[in-house]
Amino acid sequence: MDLENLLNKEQCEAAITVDGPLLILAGAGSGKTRVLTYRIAHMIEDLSIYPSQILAITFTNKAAGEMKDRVRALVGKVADNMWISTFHSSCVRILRREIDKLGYNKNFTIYDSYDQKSLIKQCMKQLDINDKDLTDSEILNKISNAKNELISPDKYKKENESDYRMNKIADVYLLYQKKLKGNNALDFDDLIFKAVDLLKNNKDILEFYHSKFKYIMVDEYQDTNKAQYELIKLLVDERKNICVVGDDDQCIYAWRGADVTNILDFEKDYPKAKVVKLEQNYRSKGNILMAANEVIKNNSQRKDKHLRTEKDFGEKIDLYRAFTDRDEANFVSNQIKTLMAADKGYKYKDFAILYRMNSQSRIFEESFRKHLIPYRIVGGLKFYDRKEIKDIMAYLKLINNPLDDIALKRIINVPKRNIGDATIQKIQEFANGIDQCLYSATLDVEFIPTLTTRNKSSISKFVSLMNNFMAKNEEVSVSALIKTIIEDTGYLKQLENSKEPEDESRVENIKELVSDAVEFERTSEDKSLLTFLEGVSLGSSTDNPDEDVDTVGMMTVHSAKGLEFPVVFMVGMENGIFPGMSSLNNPTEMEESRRLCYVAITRAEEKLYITSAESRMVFGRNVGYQPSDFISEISPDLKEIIGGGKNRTVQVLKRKNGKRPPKYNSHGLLSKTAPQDYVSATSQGSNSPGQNANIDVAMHKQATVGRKVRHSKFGVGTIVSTSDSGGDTMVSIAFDNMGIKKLILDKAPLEIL
DNA sequence: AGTCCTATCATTTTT
DNA sequence: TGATAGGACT
Repeated sequence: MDLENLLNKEQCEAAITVDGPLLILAGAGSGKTRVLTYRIAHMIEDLSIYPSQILAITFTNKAAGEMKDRVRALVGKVADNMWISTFHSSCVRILRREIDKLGYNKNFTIYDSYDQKSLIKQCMKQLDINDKDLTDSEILNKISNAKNELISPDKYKKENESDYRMNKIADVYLLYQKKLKGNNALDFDDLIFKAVDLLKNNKDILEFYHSKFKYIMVDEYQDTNKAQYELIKLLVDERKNICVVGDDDQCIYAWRGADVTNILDFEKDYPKAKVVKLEQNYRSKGNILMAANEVIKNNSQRKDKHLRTEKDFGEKIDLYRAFTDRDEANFVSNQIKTLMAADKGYKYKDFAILYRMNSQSRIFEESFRKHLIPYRIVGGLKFYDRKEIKDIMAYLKLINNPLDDIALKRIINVPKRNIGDATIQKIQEFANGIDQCLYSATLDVEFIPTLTTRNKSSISKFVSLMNNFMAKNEEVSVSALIKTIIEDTGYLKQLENSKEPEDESRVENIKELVSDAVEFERTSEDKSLLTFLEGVSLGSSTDNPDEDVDTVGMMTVHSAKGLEFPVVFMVGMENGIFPGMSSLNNPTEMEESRRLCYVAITRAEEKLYITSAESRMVFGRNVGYQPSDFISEISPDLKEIIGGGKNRTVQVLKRKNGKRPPKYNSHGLLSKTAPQDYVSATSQGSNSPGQNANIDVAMHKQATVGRKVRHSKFGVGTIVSTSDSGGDTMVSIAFDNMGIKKLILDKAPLEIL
């Protein structure tokens, strides 16, 4: 294999380094998947390493699938003997073989976040926790964090004994874990946690995997959490043939437990590690790449890197400051229409709208529909998260694993069977008494004394239905089983008879589910219900809309990671949105936000737009945010203000505390005589004619939530709310150093920044 | 048991 | 603004 000609120098270096620990620092667009696939092909073809000895781990199914396809294209079918899979699938694969050693049954169910939430709620109810300041989602988060840190319930309890609140959370964690086991279920975090547990405490199993996997590769290593880190560390044996690939600048999941220090400290963990930096970018034009470099430079915690490109500078980055969010959306629509008409060969799928929050898509959807621009939303609510799909899936889960109380509770009264909460409660109590799952209890329904005859007959009907399904599962395919369920339960009929307009699409979705199952049966080797459920839970069933359709892509920056587009619009670039409110006073979050911004910029190949709006609707309130600080980190000669209304002039930033953004010339080098930077452009800008006419009016107009202000005594702060009190406008301001103060707008010595 | 109404509260989400 | 969860009512 002629790697020297197929890869650049650094890439080649990375691909041929097969023995010993290797860290590949792969900047955005530096062709890391190419390196990884050639590295594998080289191992198999040139070094005669058995594919079955190679383990390659990714985070997403998409990445795994892509890598598998590309390796297969190079080496052929032998690639199928390799493990190329996600962390979660790999762990499931290990656990399905051995989990009985941990006291679970091998057909365990995998709980998604909805299932987790219901289970948490159950636990809270049982423990009588209804404090207002202890929400289910907070507890769920804390438990998830604990698992990601490999902290067991017992350990968590011990560590938090002194803290009243935390102690309660620990109690929930204990009970939650007990219930999971009772339901023979694992949540996502458990998949990793339990695999680590298994390998750590069973020498023979660990040795088996040591002798199996001689070469291990991990993609997106910067996003690994403690548990994943530990898993890899366990799997790596004394040969230390571990290759990790990642980019610390693209770590955008720290809030979910990803720990950048895993990649930053790789050389400490594996002292003889070789480090290869891939800094040649093959994706973006020069201006875009320099802008990305300039932004990310402001982060302190990172490995020094500097992406370079051989492409020309390309066009400048266009900045647009809209009046309103609607205006912003229309600007984007018009820009797309103009570019499409310009005969540059653009297709709709060459454009992407990148935003911070899913809720921002709405206004673009409206505008696009009005302008007849076809679009697709990437991410957002997923097919398998739809209510009707989850209902049917719950039937399947219960059939596969009758211990799953969460599944049973979901569908025992769906469609309506006159089994209400009170009845379920009675069954639950009975089940608790005999230490059995709910389904067992329903089998003994005659012996539950608290139930009425009416109740009993409803439950009996449900039980015979379920028993029938379970028997059927032994004989027929998954798709046939689903058909039986929707027929026999009357689920389909109920939807078809419904007058609700959304039920029509629900019928469609259920049909889609059936064809998904048919597709599964056609393509999967193992056609069991268990495998089907696993595929759905782990999201390997191709849920995401085909990227090939010619539509404009709309997505959050997070879901854009790994993708690239000729033209990118970064929208809603305002302080308060991107970076978000909570990032503004938190340096760590600010850095993550900046990495996110870096990811967004580096998605663009040829043209980048950055837009913001003077005022927009956020949670039903009108707010006015300043343009994002990240925009000002890009030096002026890389960007250009376009359009933006007649009265708007550019206001030069006069910040007293806080450092000015560094300036670079067009070659990315520090410039000694940098021109003045644009930071905010506002229609009430101080350069507008007649601005002195009425300062009070200007003040009131500008004193909106999110504005930065300076108080003569309290210093700089941000307006967090406004209200009326006896004719005076009251503003609550969160001062950087003084906390939140409530002030009368007209009386307080305030200056809008 | 089921429906309808109001109070609450908001990032990001690879699995 | 909008989804959604819990309470009051039928």
